[in-house]
Amino acid sequence: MKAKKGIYRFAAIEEKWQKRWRKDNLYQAVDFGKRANKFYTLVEFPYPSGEGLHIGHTFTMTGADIYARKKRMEGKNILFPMGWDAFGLPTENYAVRTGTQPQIVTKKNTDNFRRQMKKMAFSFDWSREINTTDPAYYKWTQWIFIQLFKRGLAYKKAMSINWCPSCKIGLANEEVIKEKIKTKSGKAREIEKYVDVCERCGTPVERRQINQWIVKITKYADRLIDGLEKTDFIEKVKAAQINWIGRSQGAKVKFPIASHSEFISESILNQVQDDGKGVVQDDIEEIEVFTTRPDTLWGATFMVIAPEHPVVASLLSSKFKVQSSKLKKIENYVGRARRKSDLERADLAKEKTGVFTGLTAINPVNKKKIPIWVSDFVLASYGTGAIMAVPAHDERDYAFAKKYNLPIIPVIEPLRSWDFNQNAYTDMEKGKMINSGPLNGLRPNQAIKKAVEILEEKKIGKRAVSYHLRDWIFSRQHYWGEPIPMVYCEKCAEKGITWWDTKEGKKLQSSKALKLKSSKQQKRFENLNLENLDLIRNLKLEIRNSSSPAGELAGWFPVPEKDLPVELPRVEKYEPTDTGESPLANVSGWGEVRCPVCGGPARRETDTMPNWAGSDWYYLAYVLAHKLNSLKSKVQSPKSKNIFVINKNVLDYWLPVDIYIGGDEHNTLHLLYSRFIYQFLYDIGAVPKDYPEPYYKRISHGVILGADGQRMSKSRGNIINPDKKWEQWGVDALRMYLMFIGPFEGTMVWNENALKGVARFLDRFKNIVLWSAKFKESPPVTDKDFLVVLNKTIKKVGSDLDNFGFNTAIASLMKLVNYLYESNINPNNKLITNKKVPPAFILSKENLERLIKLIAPFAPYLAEELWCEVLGNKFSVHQQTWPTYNKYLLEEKMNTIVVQVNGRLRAKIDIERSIANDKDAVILRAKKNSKIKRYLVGKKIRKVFFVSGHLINFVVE
RNA sequence: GCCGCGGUGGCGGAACUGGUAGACGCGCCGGUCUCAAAAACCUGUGGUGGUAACCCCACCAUGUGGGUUCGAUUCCCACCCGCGGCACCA
Repeated sequence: MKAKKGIYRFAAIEEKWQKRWRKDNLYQAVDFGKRANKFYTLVEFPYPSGEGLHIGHTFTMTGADIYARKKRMEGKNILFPMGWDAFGLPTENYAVRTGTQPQIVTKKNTDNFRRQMKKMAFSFDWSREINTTDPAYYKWTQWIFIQLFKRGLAYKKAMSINWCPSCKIGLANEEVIKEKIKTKSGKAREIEKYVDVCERCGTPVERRQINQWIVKITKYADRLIDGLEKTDFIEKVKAAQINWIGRSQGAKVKFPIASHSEFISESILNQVQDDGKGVVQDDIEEIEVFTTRPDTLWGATFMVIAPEHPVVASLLSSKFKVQSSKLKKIENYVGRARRKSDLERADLAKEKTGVFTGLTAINPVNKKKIPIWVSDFVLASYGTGAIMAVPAHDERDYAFAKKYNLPIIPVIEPLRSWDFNQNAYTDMEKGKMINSGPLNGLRPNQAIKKAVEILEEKKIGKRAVSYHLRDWIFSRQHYWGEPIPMVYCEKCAEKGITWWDTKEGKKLQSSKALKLKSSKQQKRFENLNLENLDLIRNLKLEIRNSSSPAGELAGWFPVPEKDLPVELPRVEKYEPTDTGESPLANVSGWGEVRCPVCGGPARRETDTMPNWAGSDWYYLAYVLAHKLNSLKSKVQSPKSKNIFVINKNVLDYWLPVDIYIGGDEHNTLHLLYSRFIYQFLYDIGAVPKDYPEPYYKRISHGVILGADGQRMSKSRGNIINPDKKWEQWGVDALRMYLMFIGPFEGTMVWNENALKGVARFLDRFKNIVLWSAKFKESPPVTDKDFLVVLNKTIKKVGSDLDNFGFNTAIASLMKLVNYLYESNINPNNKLITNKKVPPAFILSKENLERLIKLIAPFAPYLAEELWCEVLGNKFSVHQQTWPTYNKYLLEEKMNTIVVQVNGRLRAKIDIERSIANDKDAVILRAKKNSKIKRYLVGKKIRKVFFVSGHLINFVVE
């Protein structure tokens, strides 16, 4: 593609300066120095896809780059790094399709991305480039996982996951998309319905039970909320995180399981076991519920438990005496629920379904017997997996009660007349408690307090908090990810040997403790490899009953830290198997290892980590980047400390990240995960103690839509390729256009016409410098207003850049150029160009330099060319200091005072600055104004408002 | 339903803690240069109305309807629309 006409020859200068910048390593951050001077500017690192840099990347990074460049010119020690979040499905899919190793594809893609970023003149410190797929990098990703495990924050559990029957692969939640489908109901009416489908092939997903590693992020739920107070994140990001975590205050209440009562309607009565007792067996004697409204306890007329609730399992294993026909029904219902996708279960439009269990419970506050139902509208994963239903005051409970003819008892008296046969009354703040024994007459807010007091006093419940946030499913059955560094030993598992870092576990660290307390324990350790005694001490082993909560972890041990990283083996085939195992399970030899505890044969974990794992700590990796690589070759002794502790002083210097620029799509997942991991590292002393959060400030960047106003995508064909754009317009014009198109946080539509505008501007800017430079021997000529305009512009551009107001900063630069340009037009409207005639203005070298410095962050190539080649200055403009303004020069000689009459603008008058702040003088002058006279004549002035130096408003009758 | 953000000319967008609404750019109208076109450059450009016309003047305009205020795009109340996120969370 040919360059557009009328634009300076950018291609040549771009090439020239790029080479020079690379050679001089212009943008390296310096570890250490004055701490107040450091400034860590972080922009989210990309996934290096085969398509190359997306225009959205160039947009975000240009903003970040301009910001970093300006701060750097202000003398800050800027850390502005870049790297690659390179594990991921597209690369793996490409590998599956073509048989090319993902490592090779990644290399190719990152090379391309790097080339494009350098072309865009992003001032990254390339010496700190990192790549999450580099073994030297993921060694520490694995190390972090091991620390999580050692502190009891990782466990293994059978989880229901999404399974694509076509791709034969387990899908992460992010890999499942919602799709609207239309189905026909009985009356041939079309209903829209959402189903979960596989992101890649569109096949509806199924549910499968798979053993997964889970990370207990929920343990940090409170801190993830409360920690936000210390940060300077923009409001919407904080809100998104708080929302996602979803903390609710309430109470947990225990409902004993009993039998039927007078309370239950006729139809239900018939279904209930009639002996009325003896239904309770074994350990399950009560069902605990979580409620945010303990004040409505007296209105609980039935209970509903989730299909996954343990009581259901007990029922089905005939622990309770329930008719077998009923059991069958329950079994059917539960089976159906299990096969439903999350989305189907969550479909609000659908009618609620459920079955009666045949069991009753006792409402502990009023001793009434209430039936227990099973329904899939109750989620096993939230609260306790069981609810008390208060149909009078909850719409879901109400719908359920109506459908199954269950009693509805109001406990809050509505303020207006209300028909409980029609609707639930959910206006919970208003009204008075009724039918609620000791709570009667209270307002609901007081009643909540009182109810909790009663619960705690009678020991039937207590205050409790519940979260929407779920624990983090950490296993992926994919090839292209970090191997989870765990080993499973069947023999040890049989003996119930578990790694367990509890207080008891620590006792075992001493060799005395290893002499073991009982013969039972002695027996368990009998076959242990004594050579591993040290290791055992290190591992903090403990023997546990395999049916204890740690039972699922019996036999699972982390790979010894000295053996990290567990490298991803090179394989021929990347396809997953039908069994839902990772392709690593098929690599012969790789999975077979020695048990680090008993020395016997053991198996590696073959699942890999989710994408988020590598990006959890990448901002730390940049700080450590130089160390990361040097450790690669060294064999570490098992006693050596970890990289974080060794390099504490560098981390101390750079952390926290001063500003983190990223997309809203990461507000809940990446941002939350990485904050969690940071807080965890903080707890184990791996990162500095003075600030418990990784990022000080977070701002969101905007999105650029295609020219059609739609999200850019291959299928829509509206993708903008940055390579093509800079070939046409030049990098500087592209950069300025991207920043000029709209506010940095906004949603913008690609509009090629506007590119013309900034290209024109750059050309004019160049002309201004050329004209004056041509007459550098002559004394400078400017008018008296020029310095005012220049100083104003310096101030405006500076403050705009600090606030990411790139579009307005550019507007003010344009204004300045227009001002100079217009002054160079002679009376015949002829432009004085580089003829022999001097321009109206000849700017001094000093002022030309200030102009060029102002534009340097935006247009680094042109600025360098003008600085070095036109002005003949020393390389490089990007190492100059940011221009300052003289505040005394900002004020013009004359002030324009706005004169209003009754708040309406009637005139503007120019007044000397010396008296513009003098109310009486201004009034006098305004009254003299002929226009104003017209409005004041014959009127009585009641009041005069005066904004000093700016505005005057006469209020007349 | 809940949370967040937004609604300003033909278009993208400006407007500091309430104080000249429409900066800057695109587009468009007219002009300069040219054989012509492109490029470049200059002028004008929210709407309606008044005057033969210019200067000018008046009125109406920031999603809708109210309110507070000398004065509201900005603050308050109610609503409408759009975008993004979450969503049977007890």
